Amino acid sequence: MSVFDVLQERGFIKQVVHEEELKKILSTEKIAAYVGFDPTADSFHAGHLVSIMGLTHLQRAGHKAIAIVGGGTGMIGDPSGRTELRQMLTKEKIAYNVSQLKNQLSRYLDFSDDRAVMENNADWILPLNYVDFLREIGIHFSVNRMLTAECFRSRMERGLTFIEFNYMLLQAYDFLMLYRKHGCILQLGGDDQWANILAGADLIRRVERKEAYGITWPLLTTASGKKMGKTEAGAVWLDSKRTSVYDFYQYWRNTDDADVERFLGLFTFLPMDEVRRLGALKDQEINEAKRILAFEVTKLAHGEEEAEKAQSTADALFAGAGSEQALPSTKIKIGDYPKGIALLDLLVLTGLAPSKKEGRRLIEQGGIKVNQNTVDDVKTVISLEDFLDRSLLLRKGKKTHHRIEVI
RNA sequence: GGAGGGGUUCCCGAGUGGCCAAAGGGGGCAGACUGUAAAUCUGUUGCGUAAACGCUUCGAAGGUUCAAAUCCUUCCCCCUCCA
Repeated sequence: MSVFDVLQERGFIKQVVHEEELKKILSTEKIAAYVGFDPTADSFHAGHLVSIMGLTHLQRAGHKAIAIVGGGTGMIGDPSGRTELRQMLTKEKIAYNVSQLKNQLSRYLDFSDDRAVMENNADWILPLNYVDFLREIGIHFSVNRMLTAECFRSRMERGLTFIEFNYMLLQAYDFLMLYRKHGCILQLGGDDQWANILAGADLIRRVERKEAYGITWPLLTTASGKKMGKTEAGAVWLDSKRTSVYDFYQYWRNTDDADVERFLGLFTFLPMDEVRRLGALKDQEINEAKRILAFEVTKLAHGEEEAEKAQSTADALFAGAGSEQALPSTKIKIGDYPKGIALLDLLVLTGLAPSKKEGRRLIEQGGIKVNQNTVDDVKTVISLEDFLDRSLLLRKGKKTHHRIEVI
């Protein structure tokens, strides 16, 4: 079974350039393939996982994986799928982000012996000379043709700046450079990248007279229509400093029933029979599948030990068995509060409520529990006696827990 | 460069002198129901206070007025048509 079939079976494939040919190549040759990432933040989030997992499958099949961070294109901003001009980042910020992203990727990809490489397109894009670029690359692009691409057509109404219009050329140029540097002949990306991928493959064909390929994966939304990896609290980050491992685990644990099987295929390496078996579970039983999904995804992102802690914590809070060590917590110096601390202040301090007003609302609506007891008095003051063994469990709603520890 | 239209609370969008912290919808949060799901229903959704009340907010800065999101001036930005 070639990696193409694996990707297809697991739900990674939306569109393919020269499908039959590519299938054959992937099963008979070892090639180099790349995926691009934007360095707009210093951490990946759950929405990037499809790309990361896709690339990892390719590497596991023996192909060379190239992750390219758009340190150069990041200074422009891809117009695809956007309605507004992206904010441009400074060079320094991008350089920092790139280094952080590489760290995270190394959890998935094996960078030893050049089995995977990380490239930064700033290396070849920043030194570009405008006139040379126009003469070498620009000459191969037809504006008429570009304008027929969906990514530009959709922008015609709202407006498209010249700098964004150039993004496609630069991404095509990336593909060409990676072909020259690593013999890379396959680019993968989200379906919004389809036009850019085609442009790159065309460019390689014209300039190098070599056939190049592309695969796009479906753009994921959850069954309830939300963007993958986004919650109201913001993105679900892979960086545990931004999203705690416990919260990360919980994000996956709360997957919509309808998404479980799809996510198991995309975001874990479990065998597909197991994925199908778990996905077929009904009603309460599907919770077991979600538990496995959450554990597996967390294990990949944060390691087995952290995943176990998160799982154990969740089990403790929701099923009453396990230990709560991974629970997000805040330490307070009780000496700073000789008269106790108002519950409202505590809610704000821990971030459970953005303001006292909101905290008051939560209490009034019965959404706050202290050590499992619903608090109905807005004026509640927490003092040392409320702490059991120097620790206190604060709960907002059904799913948000926070531990307060006295030091 | 010319003509016209517009910038409102997280988003969309109503509001043209006081009754506007600002309709309605979406989204969010909480409650009920449940399976830590979905759907549904209820409440709530600028900040501060126990609260009558106060404070900050309607692109920015000034001004008129007892009173401005609403009127005037200047500036910034966006869109459409023309060049």
